[in-house]
Amino acid sequence: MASIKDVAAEAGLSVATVSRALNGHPSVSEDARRRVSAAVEALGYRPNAVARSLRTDETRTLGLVISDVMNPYFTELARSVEEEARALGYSVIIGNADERPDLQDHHVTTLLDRRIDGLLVSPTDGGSPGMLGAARAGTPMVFVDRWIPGVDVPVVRSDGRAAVRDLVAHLHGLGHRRLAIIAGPAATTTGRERVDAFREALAAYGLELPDAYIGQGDFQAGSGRRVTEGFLDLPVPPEAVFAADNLMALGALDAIRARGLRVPDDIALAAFDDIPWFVHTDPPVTAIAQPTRDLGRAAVRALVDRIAGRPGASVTLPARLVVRRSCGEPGTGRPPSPSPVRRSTP
Amino acid sequence: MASIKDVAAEAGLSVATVSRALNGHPSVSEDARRRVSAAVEALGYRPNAVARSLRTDETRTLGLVISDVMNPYFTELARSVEEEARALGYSVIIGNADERPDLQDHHVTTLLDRRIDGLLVSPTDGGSPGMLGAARAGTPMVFVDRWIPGVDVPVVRSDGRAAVRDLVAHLHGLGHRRLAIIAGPAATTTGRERVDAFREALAAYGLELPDAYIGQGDFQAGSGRRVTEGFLDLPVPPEAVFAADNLMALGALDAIRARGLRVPDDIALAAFDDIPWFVHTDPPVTAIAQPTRDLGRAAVRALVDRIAGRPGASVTLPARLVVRRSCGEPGTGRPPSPSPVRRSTP
DNA sequence: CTGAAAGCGCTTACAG
DNA sequence: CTGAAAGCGCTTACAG
Repeated sequence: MASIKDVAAEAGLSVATVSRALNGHPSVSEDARRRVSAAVEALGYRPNAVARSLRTDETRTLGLVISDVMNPYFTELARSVEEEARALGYSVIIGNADERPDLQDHHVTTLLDRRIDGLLVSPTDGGSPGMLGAARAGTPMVFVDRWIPGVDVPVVRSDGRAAVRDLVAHLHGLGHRRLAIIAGPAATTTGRERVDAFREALAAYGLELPDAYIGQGDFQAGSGRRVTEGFLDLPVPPEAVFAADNLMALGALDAIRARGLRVPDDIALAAFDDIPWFVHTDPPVTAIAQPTRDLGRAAVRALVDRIAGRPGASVTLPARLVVRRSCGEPGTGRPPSPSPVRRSTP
Repeated sequence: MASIKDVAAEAGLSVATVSRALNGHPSVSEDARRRVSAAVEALGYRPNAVARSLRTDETRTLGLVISDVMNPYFTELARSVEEEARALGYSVIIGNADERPDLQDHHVTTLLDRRIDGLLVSPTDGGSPGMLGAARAGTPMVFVDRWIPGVDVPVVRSDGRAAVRDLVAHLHGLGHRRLAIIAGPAATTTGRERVDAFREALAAYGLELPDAYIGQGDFQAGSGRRVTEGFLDLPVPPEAVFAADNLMALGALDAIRARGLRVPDDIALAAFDDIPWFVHTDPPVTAIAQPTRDLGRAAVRALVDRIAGRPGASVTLPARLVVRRSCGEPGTGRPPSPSPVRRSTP
């Protein structure tokens, strides 16, 4: 591949002048500029970003470590991050932690070794060594969606508290009293917050959230299935299940369907995170929608601020409830089917 | 950040010896090795991958340019690619072309500038200048899913021909005769092949595929919606619609629902690409499933072969039909008429 | 406006 | 087994 030296030779100029011409430096004659362009064209020259990075100590690359690419919420986040980054002249490298701290650390380390300019992360847990190390090492960093308490890094996330209250009001209005939650990992902020918000909202109606109605999931479909099976096996199963993310809702749907039960007749279902498919599931799923695009944008802006030495603002955006049919037909004041009794399993 | 020079100073050794120790070179004394480890530990040293790449002329990074990250098929492909690459000691940088040739070129160029070792691409069109340039420039490259005829690069893809035949047999068996397709862009191989396969399969039953029943989509949801509306506006609308990917099927579902029509009673629907949500849509969608994970793995292996100077094999894996309920109830021999019995099991 | 030179952090023949 | 030195492809003070 042609190097800047080849271009210099072809143009009959020094490497320094070619470099200046290439970078739009003002003090380059029109003539030199033209000769450089011609040489570049003739040789099909493309600057070597690796060499440039070594010299300038910046890669114009952002790292994004998310917990699960297969989760449409994170996919959309990643897309929005890439768009905003591109607009600002950055590339982004995505690392998929798959909800595993060890994999997360692997990606953080790899990214740091590649000298990315800044790191965007949605931590899988309360702080793996690699993560904490990165934060301490002073790499510009911002948390998106999830964060680690006590680590001094801007956080860009959405607050679902009000939406969860709306959801509980909705469920209560439909006559549901025994409400359960499929929680995310307690090691994550979102895992804890959604349970807390749910519990608080229930308390406002004098309702309890018994331990048996808190199922421990891991934000992935399989756990949603297992937890839901557990709920259905209870002597007194819940009337409504709130899945703390869309994948666990998918798992819940699997479990419910496998038992030959129907939503919302036999059991109501709601999910955190809204996705296009929820409009078309049987039945359409009531969900809490995050302003995902805005989150991605804000996160990149905060990170770029930090990279530039500016403070980098934390941002919290509200989530909102999207009512569909999976909790019962609105307006009836009661769950659709008169007797939400557990059916015998086929 | 500590550099190798700092480590050398700390260990009381030359930079050369430190480098050798770090890279597991055999001719390093046990003593030197220990001192290097201690110094690395003390300084929290991590090798600078940028510098190493400049020197060794390899980045241990693969580029993956896909047409749409938001498409679950490509997300799964990306995930599988990253897993296999990681197992082989490579990182991967994903570029999202969003079905836009210009964006695709942007990513190809950026990736090449970063001197990735090899490029995996699912071309958005028949060959944008950047793509063709990359292929000519001799960067190790392999096509996944889609390819460009005439470009001498290994192709890893799945063949849906047999599955499409099975689908048509299924539709025909259910009594459907007026079959339509929402096609992908004619500029893509998959866009063309799926139409061709569909037409051929119809021909085997003496059925035609009139132009009015070929809707031009772009593999994204919006186009599925528009095309389906067009179909429904026809004086004689089709009895069954085959969407050439899952996103266009989503759009079709949107359009059908917006008209207050029902699947499969009013119109049957099938899709290319199977995704977990298809089990839970209303009704569950009959789809053609690709061996996505295997495709990703095979693509990485072929690419790594090329990087190593080996030939790099093209691979074609069969897709298979997964029958669900969106084309009608099997066994009735007719599209499920007036009162389709609601099943509780998939 | 231009060029010679230093240097970014590594690796690797070459000598010893 | 170890070290001095060259060099990967750039950018950028420093001189002119």
